[in-house]
Amino acid sequence: MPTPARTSLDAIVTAGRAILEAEGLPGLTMHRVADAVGVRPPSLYKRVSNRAALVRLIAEAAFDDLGQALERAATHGEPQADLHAIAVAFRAFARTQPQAYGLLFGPLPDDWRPDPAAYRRSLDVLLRVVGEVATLGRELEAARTVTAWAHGFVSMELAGAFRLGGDVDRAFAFGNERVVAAISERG
Amino acid sequence: MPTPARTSLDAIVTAGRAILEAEGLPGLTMHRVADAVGVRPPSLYKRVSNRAALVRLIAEAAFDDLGQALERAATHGEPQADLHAIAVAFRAFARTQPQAYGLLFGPLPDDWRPDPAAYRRSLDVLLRVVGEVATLGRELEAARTVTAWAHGFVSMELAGAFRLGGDVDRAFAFGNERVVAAISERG
DNA sequence: ACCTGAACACCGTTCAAGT
DNA sequence: ACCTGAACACCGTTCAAGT
Repeated sequence: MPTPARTSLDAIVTAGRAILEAEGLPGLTMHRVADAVGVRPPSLYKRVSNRAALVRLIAEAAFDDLGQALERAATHGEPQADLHAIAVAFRAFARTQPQAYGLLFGPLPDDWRPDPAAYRRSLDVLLRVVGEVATLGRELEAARTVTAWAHGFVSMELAGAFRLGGDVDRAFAFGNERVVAAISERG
Repeated sequence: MPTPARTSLDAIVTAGRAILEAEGLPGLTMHRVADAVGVRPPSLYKRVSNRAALVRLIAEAAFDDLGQALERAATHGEPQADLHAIAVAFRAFARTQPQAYGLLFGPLPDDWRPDPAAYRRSLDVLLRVVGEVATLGRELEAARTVTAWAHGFVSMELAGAFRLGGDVDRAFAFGNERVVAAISERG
């Protein structure tokens, strides 16, 4: 005799994201998630094969959010302006979901890492806009330079690496301007 | 009646670093470290207040290594050449100790983070060399731009974010050249 | 002074048994 | 078909008892 489902994959991932942001990765336990969705820990394994898979699903959901935020930022019609806005949106996203952001490019065991296709999708806008300004044949290198700078800046900021003085907002604006110019054909 | 010390803080940190690189952060357990230094887990707490403190000590030791590697790279006398070499050394370090590198600027709980003074020291060379080429008053912003790019590139590479095609070495060389030029007064 | 065994609270995960 | 309690192996950490 079937028992009615008492939760869903969606509810589990949503609860997991909330717990992750509130308590950090160590706080994201199967017990805690089970509690949040009103079920016993073993029941989670009906929807998710293990904790690594849950973390992966959460990261992939965050990648979707990021991709949408970047898309919304690229609406100026002018590539340089779009690139600046994309970088700003990237940083804003990281500040809204700092813990989830840490899963996107952070140092994780192999089987915790999100599907590569997820970040490819989320960074697609960037590759497209960079393609409009970069030297022919250098589009991929140029996109990787911008992404690396943006991720590096944001992750170091979140890690507290910029707490030794100076105006961090100014440093971001400086880097944004210089890096975008540097990868553009007509610097 | 005193018992002779059977291990030391140094042995613990050294063993911890080896275990970290071999098995990753989840494999760095107090039990595993105790085994490696020939002692029972509770004895570790005589030298180290908890696992977070051990991770911090390991990260700080890695920061020392990094600082030395960067110092050794900056011996050209010509700032632009030094900057390129520093970035190359930075990447080489991350590849030699990928797990420890992940602790330096990675997303960690607050009480796991290395002392800010540690990375300040390790990145001191960079600030000094950047100071020789950057626009007056923009030295800190310029240094943060280079560091952000280098860390971003290296961490994304380690995270497997650059596995979708293209020549990663070429992308690194491209970014290195463009970013160094971008923060220099006379681009 | 340092080391240990025993113990506690807490994990992730499996599985037989329930409905 | 989904849920649960019980169980297992494994953590970090504390502490009284040993030398």
